[in-house]
Amino acid sequence: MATAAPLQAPDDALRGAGLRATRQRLTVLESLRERNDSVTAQDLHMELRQAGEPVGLTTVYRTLTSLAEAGFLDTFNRDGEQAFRLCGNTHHHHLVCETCNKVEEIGADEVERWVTKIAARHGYQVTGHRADIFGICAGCSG
Amino acid sequence: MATAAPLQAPDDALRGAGLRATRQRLTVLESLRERNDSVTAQDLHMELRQAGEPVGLTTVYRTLTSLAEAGFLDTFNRDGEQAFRLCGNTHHHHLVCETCNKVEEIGADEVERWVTKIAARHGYQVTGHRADIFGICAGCSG
DNA sequence: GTTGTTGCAAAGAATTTGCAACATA
DNA sequence: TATGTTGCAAATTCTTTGCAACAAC
Repeated sequence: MATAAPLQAPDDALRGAGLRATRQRLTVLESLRERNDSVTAQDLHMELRQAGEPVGLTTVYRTLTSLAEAGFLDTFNRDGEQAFRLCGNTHHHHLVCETCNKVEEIGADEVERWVTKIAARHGYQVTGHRADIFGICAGCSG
Repeated sequence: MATAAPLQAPDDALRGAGLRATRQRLTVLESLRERNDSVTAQDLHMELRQAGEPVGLTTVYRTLTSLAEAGFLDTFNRDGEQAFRLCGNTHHHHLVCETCNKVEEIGADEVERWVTKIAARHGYQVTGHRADIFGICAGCSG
């Protein structure tokens, strides 16, 4: 995984990913910063168009993919679609609301310990892990 | 989630899912039973064709989807494709080899406890969770 | 100015659907 | 026999690629 340092300047992530700071990429990045839910390329493209800041679908895909590869975005899978979300720190897990798609990051030392233990027991060399909780957040459950 | 009881007879899963026991479905099910890795609809379709037990791609999709909805299959996401794997018990987690795609099921009481605790702390009503470990198995790391 | 980026149009790939022929219970 | 199932062909949807115009450094 890449060195995804906390983001301060608006284009830190772009620098980190070795990408030029274009209007389109900054737009995508700003939109990601303003939300606390995950979003698909298709939805983001539509939103930006409606917001009068159009960015080509191709470019949205390319930007999201690049940022995700550089470790600045987390990716989820919603049905057949890939959803992305900006993440500040390198390692965490998620608490996802299935109604509003809000995503909260949660620390999980307990999970880390569990992962290490299980992998060792089965003779696996760990390359990664994933631990997400799905539910209905307080706001959505009324 | 459906009542995915342990499977004994070859067509228990089909019964459980309310599906008729057709040659195609039995073929798909048998193939799933014989493997310990996860498989995509496309790959499974190709394999069956090459094995001289052809099943239409559409049918493979429909069968896998039905079985997964009934809780007899777990689904993963490999790149843009959905991969499936037969699972015998209702609740477990996975240890996945990224080289050979082998999947081992692992119990995880520790994870269950962690899930409950975190969700409660954030005011979430839990609908599900996922905890998978990815790595290289002993055989593949050689 | 050089090199990376954009976005349209087109291609590619996974998955779903309509429907007539067919198999199961 | 009644109803569920199959699978082809076609349609949908998500994603990627070719390429010429363009923008960042």
